[in-house]
Amino acid sequence: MSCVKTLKEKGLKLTPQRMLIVDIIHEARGHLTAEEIIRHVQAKMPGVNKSTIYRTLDLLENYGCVYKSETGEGFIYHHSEEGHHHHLVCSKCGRTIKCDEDLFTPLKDLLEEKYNFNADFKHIVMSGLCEKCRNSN
Amino acid sequence: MSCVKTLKEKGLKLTPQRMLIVDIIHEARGHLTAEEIIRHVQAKMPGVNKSTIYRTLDLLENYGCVYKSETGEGFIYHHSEEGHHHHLVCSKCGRTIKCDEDLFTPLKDLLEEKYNFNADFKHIVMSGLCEKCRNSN
DNA sequence: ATTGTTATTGCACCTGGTTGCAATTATATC
DNA sequence: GATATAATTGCAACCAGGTGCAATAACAAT
Repeated sequence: MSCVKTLKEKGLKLTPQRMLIVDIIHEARGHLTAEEIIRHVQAKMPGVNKSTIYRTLDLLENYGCVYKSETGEGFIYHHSEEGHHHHLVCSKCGRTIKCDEDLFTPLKDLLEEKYNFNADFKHIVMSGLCEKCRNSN
Repeated sequence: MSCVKTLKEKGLKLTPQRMLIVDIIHEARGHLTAEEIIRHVQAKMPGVNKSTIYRTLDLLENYGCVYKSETGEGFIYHHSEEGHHHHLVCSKCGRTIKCDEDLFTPLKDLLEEKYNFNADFKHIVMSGLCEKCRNSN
């Protein structure tokens, strides 16, 4: 549970709300939507305000404990121990596919080379059609 | 002004609000944020409701008259006559760089091949650091 | 255990974007 | 030009996410 250690080292307070949020993200393998996190938190600790939750998530992201990605309709979060990877999200059925990070490096290099642009390729979410959905039309 | 023709063909009504919005997008070379469009519309026609504007933009997008992309903080729109291309947006200075569509085709092919995923590579907005900003830290 | 300091919480309110619905208006037909 | 009808508007309310601020609570020092 390195998150707690990180928070402590930075002189941040280990409040019950914060610990609970860290726990939830830690226990979930894979990613959680903001909505899911809010639901889980409030199930265990009814009074917690959503702004507390959003602030905690931002904080954890800033200290590298979680990764935050946007899907086009909201945000998803996953524990940094899951490692860097991207997601392919089917716009029809909503299915998500984990996708290897390396696939994006040639493009990253190309953008460097052609535009001198240092593209931020952490946690990309690509939408499109998955195998099943493209065959069923 | 093919937009108007398209709307007419589909049996849609050419209301003054709609015409104004079409005009504004047509006259702007390059892209406009939702905010800019709302400001321009309401400058020329004060009463127009934002929901009318958003609905018209969605409509125009559905009929292929404009492209809508999300930047991570809101949406941008551009006339389809500008053609397909992507944008590189500097997360520091906000500068946007037009970027050729072809750069993404190898990645698209790779996602097809490895994951059977038909990625939707219309109008991508990539964030990162532009040349100037990466040199000035 | 009490106190002081400072981070954190909850609250109330704001933002951009979206939606259901009743009132309005563009167009087709006469 | 008047009328019918279906699309469109404006409204009011809603949603996710974010923010300023006063009240609260975690931790450190005594």
